[in-house]
Amino acid sequence: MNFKDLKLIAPILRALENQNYTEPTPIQAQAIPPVLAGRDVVGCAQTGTGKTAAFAIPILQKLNETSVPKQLQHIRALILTPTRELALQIHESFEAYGTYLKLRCCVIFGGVSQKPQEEKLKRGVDILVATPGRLNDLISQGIINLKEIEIFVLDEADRMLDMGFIHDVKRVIAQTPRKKQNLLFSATMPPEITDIVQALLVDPVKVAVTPVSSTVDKIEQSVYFVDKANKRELLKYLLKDPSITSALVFTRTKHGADRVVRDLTRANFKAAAIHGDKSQGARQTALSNFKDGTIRVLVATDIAARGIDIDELSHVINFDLPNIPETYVHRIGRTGRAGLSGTAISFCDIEEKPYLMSIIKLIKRDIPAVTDHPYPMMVFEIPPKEARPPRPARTSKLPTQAEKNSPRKQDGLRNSKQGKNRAASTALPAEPRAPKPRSHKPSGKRPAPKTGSANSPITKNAYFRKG
DNA sequence: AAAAAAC
Repeated sequence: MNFKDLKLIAPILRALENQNYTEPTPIQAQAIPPVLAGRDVVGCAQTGTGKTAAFAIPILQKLNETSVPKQLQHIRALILTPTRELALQIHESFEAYGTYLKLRCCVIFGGVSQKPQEEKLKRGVDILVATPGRLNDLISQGIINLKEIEIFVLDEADRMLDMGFIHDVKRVIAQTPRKKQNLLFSATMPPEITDIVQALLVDPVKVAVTPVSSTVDKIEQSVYFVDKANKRELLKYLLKDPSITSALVFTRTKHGADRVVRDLTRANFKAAAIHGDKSQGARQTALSNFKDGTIRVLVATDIAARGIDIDELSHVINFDLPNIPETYVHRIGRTGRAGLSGTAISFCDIEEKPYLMSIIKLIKRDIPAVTDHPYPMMVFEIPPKEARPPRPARTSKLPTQAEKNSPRKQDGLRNSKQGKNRAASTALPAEPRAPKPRSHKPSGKRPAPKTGSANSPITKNAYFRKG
């Protein structure tokens, strides 16, 4: 199968050749003909499957077939997508495949000045790529009119369901004509999406899914059990390996991402963060520096979990595990693209074990654990339920017995003199960073204060603290 | 609970 077999016009084929694209991906082969034929299409596919080209190429070709007189100029195609970076990326694709066509493409999103976007729109635009917020803003200012669009694309529809989004999306759809060609792409098909498909699309062609598992199969995955407090050390330890040419590190929170970047920078690793609290300029700089290799590590929240295309990304590192198992699949799908190999490493602390379990269940395969690393997780020996002493009642502010015994209360495991003395007296004559197989008896949470036995006060109190 | 998205 070749793009030539898809009845594409010469200028598009030439543009594809420039990009060194000759063979359509499965989703392109399946979606391009029905889109060209004017059918509604629902595609269940993740990014990385070539989804953007699957709609961008036929949209360009269709719009190119008919021309609109200057006086009747209007927006003809709208692509709605959940993040600004994704909007930029889709816009780039349209520009690339449409190099030899006269169609004009424009991208709009928030966080940057409205003026240039406004001016570009006034000069006339055929294809508009947008995030929902700025689009609604410009519609209500009367700068954008969607009444005559011919093709509407809802990208990453399941993500659009997230809090607040679906409302914005419905407002946009309400501004579009009823009679138009609709394309909807979604990585998953929950009932809410099926409802939207029913309401919006007419007799849609369903494009078969590339099963999530087959994408996952190409990525070498592993998990490191590690205590929360040692995650940053473990990350720096792993990054010493030069075979990690580029790493996308995911954290659970925006602050967490900043903390990791600070720590890496102090240790002379070239790193930057990307998340929703960063200015748009900083976001774009971070991403382009990462893409061109100026920085080796990009630390991100789930803003980058989906869609972001980074060529030759060697490693995805889940510094924190996502609590929604599907997010794991999206995250690791940033690597192992375009036929290249990919590696996904996940850190799992004691609180994240349930998340790991649901991920394993979702991907229907085990994730091997790496045990010979310098920061193995402290193994808790949880006594059987009936053997557990009752939890101390907390009726007064006075410290309970458990708290009095708790090493954490006394030294915070960090910086008090008491803590250091204790460490000095009870620490094993340790090689604290030496690899320790997990099958051994419980080892210390940190290299310093550790005890030998599972029944030691530290272990017990650690258990009590967990409740 | 956190994340993204408009000023």
